[in-house]
Amino acid sequence: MTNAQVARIFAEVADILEILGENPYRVQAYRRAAQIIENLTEDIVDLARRDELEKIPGIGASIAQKVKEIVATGRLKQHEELKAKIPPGLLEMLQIPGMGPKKVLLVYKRLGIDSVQKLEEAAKAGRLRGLPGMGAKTEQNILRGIQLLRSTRGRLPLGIALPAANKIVAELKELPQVERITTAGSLRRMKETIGDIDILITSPDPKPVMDRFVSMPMVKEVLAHGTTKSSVIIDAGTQVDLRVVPPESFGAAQQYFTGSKDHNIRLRELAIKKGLKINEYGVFKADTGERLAGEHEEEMYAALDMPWIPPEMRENWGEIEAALEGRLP
DNA sequence: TAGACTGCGCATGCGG
DNA sequence: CCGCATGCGC
DNA sequence: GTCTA
Repeated sequence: MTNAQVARIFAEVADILEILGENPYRVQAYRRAAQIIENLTEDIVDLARRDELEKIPGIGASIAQKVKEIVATGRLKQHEELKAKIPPGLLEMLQIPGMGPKKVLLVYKRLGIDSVQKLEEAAKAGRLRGLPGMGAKTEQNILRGIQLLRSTRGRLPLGIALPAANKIVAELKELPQVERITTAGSLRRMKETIGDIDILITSPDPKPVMDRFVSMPMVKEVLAHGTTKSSVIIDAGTQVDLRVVPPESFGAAQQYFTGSKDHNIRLRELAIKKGLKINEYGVFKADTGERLAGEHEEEMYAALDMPWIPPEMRENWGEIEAALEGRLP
């Protein structure tokens, strides 16, 4: 039994519970556990044998018990029982961008649709419109989502993503309406593979920038086109998000969207302990709301009494403690 | 052992 | 036509 | 479901 196999079981449990309308935080707990187990460097079977599962943050008594069951028997009773409650095709449908648990359950209950195949046929035949909350537009979006699911590959190697991102940044830089511009996310952290490309800008007049962004030649699909946020899929099959942020929050947004998520959570906790509040808009005093930082990323860390941490190190592997003690390499 | 767990922008449909 | 609620995604 | 106060 590998970590990936165990992770997959919990991920499926999360998906099924979500379709069944369970408490979202419970769903999130399973999903997070799956993620944690998948990214574990140690063998989950060893950890189970040594009874050290609960030492892992995010794994509590309940999940630890279930991991033991999986390791011992090769399966999870709860998982089998849940699987019996819904057709397997519903989980596939959940993978379609734009199809969430509510829509999946809606089309299943009302039309008996239990596979991506059937969903596609129904959408093409115009049988989805008329369902509450669904019109012709939603139908088209679902068809587009199915195409997207079929064409979209997994995470993109940095070697492919970086040149693509650089090209987009270079193109946007040409526009006079673009003031500051940066990448964020796993790309900026230089991870080996990246899930999507995040770009942040400040601009006094975002509309032309957004218009140019969604009409770049490499753009395959436009998922959203607003004045502060737009999302597209480029030919490499990767999603690119462009966000316009206020100049005084640029550093905060850069910090926030660069992540990692775990790094940000640790920073937030630290901020709270210092009587501060940190979010994508800046660092603020918790009591008065006075703004302490936000325009530049370096100030964000300075406001927490620590040196700027290079993006590559922001993984919550001890870099925050190191920074606080001034022993950052 | 009770309460928190981010909260906001976009797209869409609904209802006034 | 416009404001509001909902679903979705992050 | 997990964590914290």
